[in-house]
Amino acid sequence: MNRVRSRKGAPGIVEVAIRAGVSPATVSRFYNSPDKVRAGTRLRIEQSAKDLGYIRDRMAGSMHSRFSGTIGFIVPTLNNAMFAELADTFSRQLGSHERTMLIACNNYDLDTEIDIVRSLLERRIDGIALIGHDHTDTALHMLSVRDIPVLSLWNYREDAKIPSIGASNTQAAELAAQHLLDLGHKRIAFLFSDTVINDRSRDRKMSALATMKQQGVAVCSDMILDCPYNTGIAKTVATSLLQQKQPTAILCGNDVIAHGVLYAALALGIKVPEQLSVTGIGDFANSADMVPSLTTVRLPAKRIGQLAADTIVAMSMARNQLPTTHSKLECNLIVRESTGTVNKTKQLDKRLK
Amino acid sequence: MNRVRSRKGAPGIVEVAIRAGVSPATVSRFYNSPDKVRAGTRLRIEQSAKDLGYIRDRMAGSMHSRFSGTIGFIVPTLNNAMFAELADTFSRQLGSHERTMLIACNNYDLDTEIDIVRSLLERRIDGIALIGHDHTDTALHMLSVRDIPVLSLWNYREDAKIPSIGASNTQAAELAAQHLLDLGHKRIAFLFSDTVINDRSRDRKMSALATMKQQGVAVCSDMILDCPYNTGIAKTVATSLLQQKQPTAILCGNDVIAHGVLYAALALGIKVPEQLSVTGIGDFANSADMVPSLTTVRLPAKRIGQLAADTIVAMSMARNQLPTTHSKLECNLIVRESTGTVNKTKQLDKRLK
DNA sequence: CTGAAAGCGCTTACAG
DNA sequence: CTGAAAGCGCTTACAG
Repeated sequence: MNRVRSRKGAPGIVEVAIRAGVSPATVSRFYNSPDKVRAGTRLRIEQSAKDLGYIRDRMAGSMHSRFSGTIGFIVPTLNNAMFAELADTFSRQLGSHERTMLIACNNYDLDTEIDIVRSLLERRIDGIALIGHDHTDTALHMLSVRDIPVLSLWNYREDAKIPSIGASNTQAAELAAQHLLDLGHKRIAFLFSDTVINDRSRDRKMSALATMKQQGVAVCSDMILDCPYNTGIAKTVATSLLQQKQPTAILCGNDVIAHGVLYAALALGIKVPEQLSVTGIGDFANSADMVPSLTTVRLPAKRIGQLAADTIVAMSMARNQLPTTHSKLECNLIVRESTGTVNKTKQLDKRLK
Repeated sequence: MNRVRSRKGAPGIVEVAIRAGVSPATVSRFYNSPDKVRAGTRLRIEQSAKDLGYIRDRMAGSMHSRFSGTIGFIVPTLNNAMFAELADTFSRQLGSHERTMLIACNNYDLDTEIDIVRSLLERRIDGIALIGHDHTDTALHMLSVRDIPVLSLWNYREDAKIPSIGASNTQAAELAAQHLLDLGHKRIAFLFSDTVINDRSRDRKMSALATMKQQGVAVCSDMILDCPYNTGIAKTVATSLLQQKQPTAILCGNDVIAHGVLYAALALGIKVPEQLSVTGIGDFANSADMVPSLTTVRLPAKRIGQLAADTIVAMSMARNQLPTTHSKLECNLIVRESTGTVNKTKQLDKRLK
């Protein structure tokens, strides 16, 4: 026989059964519902499996059992400390439930996401986690037809259409904005990343500007700038901004942008917080240790990742019998050295002479 | 029938075949060897699949075909910009080969790694990529028995036992060390992360110290410190070091540590590079934009990730008929503002008075 | 180029 | 508590 063998040399459930002197069905029960197997039989099967170095074939098993033990996760990119941390925690916590994570990056592109969803469905995932709320009907429909549980992570919204776990990005930006207002700032500049493809960024920007309006602080449109999540580009954008305008504070869409702003200020010799206050959102790894350290809003990545893993596993087992999850985790303002009262910024104009 | 159905509502290959007026075997051929199907038949099948929203079940398919289309990847953690970037690129490139990445973190623990390998094998991976060269025989044996191709990423070594793609961490540290020596530094301190569980760190440390010895520069043992890959801890360690000793340069095991050292110097009022030179390894996202910018050794994460994806896919298809891969990708010294000649450091002692 | 049939490695009612 | 048998959704020689 020239037939291609898939598990060349590796023993299957039949070999384990023969060696243990039981039927394959009993070996299967040993793994899937051990309480239905007598203790003595269990021991023999365990030893037999160990002797042979048996490893289950979950793919074969999943053809009957409906569960593959695999959970999908789609992130925009892993090249983002927050998503990397989230994926790390999510994956670990899934491991504690005997699940494995199948991950893919959509690169902030919803057409790519459709292809990825298809590819994940081809691999029989038991559930899927997505970032944020911007998804195509096509992708969502493919999942709902197959009854695959979907969980939206990261951004909490009251009006979410799918179950979600996250912090409110609206609240996060409001905390940052209110902090700057409390310090007396009125000439505030805003740096946000693309709000078209990113609902987190959109919520943050809307919220920051709404807070300004609410408190009667006018915002000039040329103080609102676009900036990708890239420290180098943020530094360039901020350098140009600081040379042309005289903001007393800059509210940044996330910490990566804020880092760039701090470096720009440092390079220009603008003192933070005496001449300029800077806030971020996210509380990335470096932010606490920079000099000056960054005032920011902490987003609970670890807690989201853990809770998400627990939740998606529960959803996959209960299917539709679970109440819909909408968990809002708290975010906190972390006041550090990069913000101060506006009084300290009197010297600002001097540097321009 | 109360039987649990796995793909409730979703059409299978049989439905597609019926609608297209062909046999299931022909639909299967359409996907797996389209050239064996007549063009007209292809069109009808394609339309039928589209109409029904058919999605293949690769798990069922893999029972025969030996291929699951899934590649495993085990990293120590994703909470590391280099591994996150590597995973991101690897995953994307696998996507272009119609493969999906199954990723898990071993948290720098080799026992955990064994469990992960088992879990990945249960899911029928076509190949697996690991970080570095420190792996248990148990894990490697489970893979070799099943003939699963293994590829070691990140750290190139001549004496590698398994196929590998990476940069030489020995060379990386040598470049950094030689650069400091060329600038005239002799009082050099070293900060490296745990070398027991991390062959990259081990190679870097050995190499840096060997370079010193080669050039006849003595290194006092209290100038060699342990430090995890954590900017905050690095800052603390460096602060204490700088207050007690007077190194003219600090060679750091990676950029994360170097960032902490730069912040420590900044907080202490020590001028870089005038009073202190600092080097990193890795060229992380922030390093080019910091003030002062960091001199470091760039490791080609993107190229490793891409080449790794191409290679593991080729290996999985060719099995043992491929020559063993040992690709050494170049790393480059990037000289920036954080290093300078030792002459500039004359003022060093002043600050201690 | 296409179809009928066997079978991949498991799991699950069913019957004991 | 255990076994024999059917079957999960596909793929693959084999035969036409």
